[in-house]
Amino acid sequence: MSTITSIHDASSEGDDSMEDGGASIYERLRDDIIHGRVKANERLKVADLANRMGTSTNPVREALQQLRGEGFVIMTPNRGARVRPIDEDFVRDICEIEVLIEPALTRWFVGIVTNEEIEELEQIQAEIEGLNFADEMTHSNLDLRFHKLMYDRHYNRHAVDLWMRHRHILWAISRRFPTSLSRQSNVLDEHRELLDCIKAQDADGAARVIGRHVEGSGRHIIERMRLARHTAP
Amino acid sequence: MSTITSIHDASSEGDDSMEDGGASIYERLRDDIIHGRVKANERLKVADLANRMGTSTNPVREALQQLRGEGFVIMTPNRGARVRPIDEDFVRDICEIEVLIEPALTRWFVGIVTNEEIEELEQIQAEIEGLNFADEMTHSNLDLRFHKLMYDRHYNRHAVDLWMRHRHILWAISRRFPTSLSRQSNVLDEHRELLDCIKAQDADGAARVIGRHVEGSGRHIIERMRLARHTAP
DNA sequence: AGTTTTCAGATCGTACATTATTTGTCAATG
DNA sequence: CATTGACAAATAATGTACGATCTGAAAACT
Repeated sequence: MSTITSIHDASSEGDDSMEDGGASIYERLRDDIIHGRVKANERLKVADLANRMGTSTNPVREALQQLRGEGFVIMTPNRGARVRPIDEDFVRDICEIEVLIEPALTRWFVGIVTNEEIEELEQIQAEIEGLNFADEMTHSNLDLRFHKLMYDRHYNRHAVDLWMRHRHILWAISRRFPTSLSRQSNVLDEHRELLDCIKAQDADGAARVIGRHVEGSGRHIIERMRLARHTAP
Repeated sequence: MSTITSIHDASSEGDDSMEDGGASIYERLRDDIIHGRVKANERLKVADLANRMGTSTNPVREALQQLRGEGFVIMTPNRGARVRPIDEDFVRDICEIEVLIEPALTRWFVGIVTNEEIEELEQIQAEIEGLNFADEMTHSNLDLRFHKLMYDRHYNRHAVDLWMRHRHILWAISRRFPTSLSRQSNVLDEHRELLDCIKAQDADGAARVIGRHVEGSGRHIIERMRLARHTAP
């Protein structure tokens, strides 16, 4: 019946109900879309999803509406919901926005940074270098902590929220692929360079570095996506 | 019962049901929030809203979820929805984002603009000058057409969508207040300056002008909001 | 072959049940 | 006598079930 290859199948559990895994319906749906487990433009039928999630239709409908508000699904009246394609263009688009926003956030951070924060940043950076990409998962967490520390105290909550949303999406996508060695060394270099600029109170320099950082990260993800698409269409 | 002063009251109509006015529940709610007809942080009870809208609770719930996705309401589990305050800070936040995004969009537009488009822009500008702020409504529409023409062909749909959303919010807010004379002349000047830069193929200049344009617009709205807040708290 | 009809499938709206939170009362205690 | 704590009732959010309405496409008909 369903065109979706059974993901989150309720039948995977021991007996019947229980164990929603703690993840909300919204999150499961969102992850399926971001991770590309549902095909682009695929139709999302509430009854189907309700079965798969082990609930009734109402929670699914509300989750879909929320996802529509965030732009992950496209809904047309009386015609249901379709998943917005998360393709290279999409990544390029949000990266381009980040290239504009993150330098601004960084610039402000340089102006208000304290010694304690610099120390903490250096400590995180040391952990990252010590780990040396041995575990993608913990590396991502450390990287997130690094940037989050810089942006968290910013007054523009709207911009920071936007950054967080974009960041989550990009992170989810990049989880599909391994990070190339050259990109790894670039990341380390850029972080070090950024720290130097912050310590030297060079706001423009820090903004430039972050700009390059984001652009490089985006370019890397897009290349990997293109590669994956051409090897396994 | 409700703390919301009856807006969209169903009893305002001739007899009983009919006439939802064409506006969806989502739009009505969204407008009430943006226009400040519901107080900041006000609690939104689904049963209340359902009564007011003349429908049952389910459509209201879905509208709220969509609004949450867009960031207009804040929902906490088992505790319902509250309206996000649309205050001066909020306006400042989205304006700051626009100050970053719009110059980038404009810069690209200068690179691909055709003679026909320049002509159309000049025609719109002529209409704007001819109208000279006699009617706020049609002025807003013309201004929207002016900027929309510049951004509509841009490849980064995500950025343009973001701009449109922000633009609608700002437009709805500024509708509450009259435009000051000094701001009016600034708007005309900036548009003229922008056209000159575009015709001269001066991308950097155009970006600078748009930056000033957005910043000035934001500053104007914020000042008006502050004023209104202090005169009628 | 092209148009109309019919019908299954899916969305949308309403009503109801369940569960969690808030509120209000009253007794026990310092 | 005031304050606090526990318990009960009300209030509101969350979830389930079902009927109404719309869409899309196959089947019947001219």
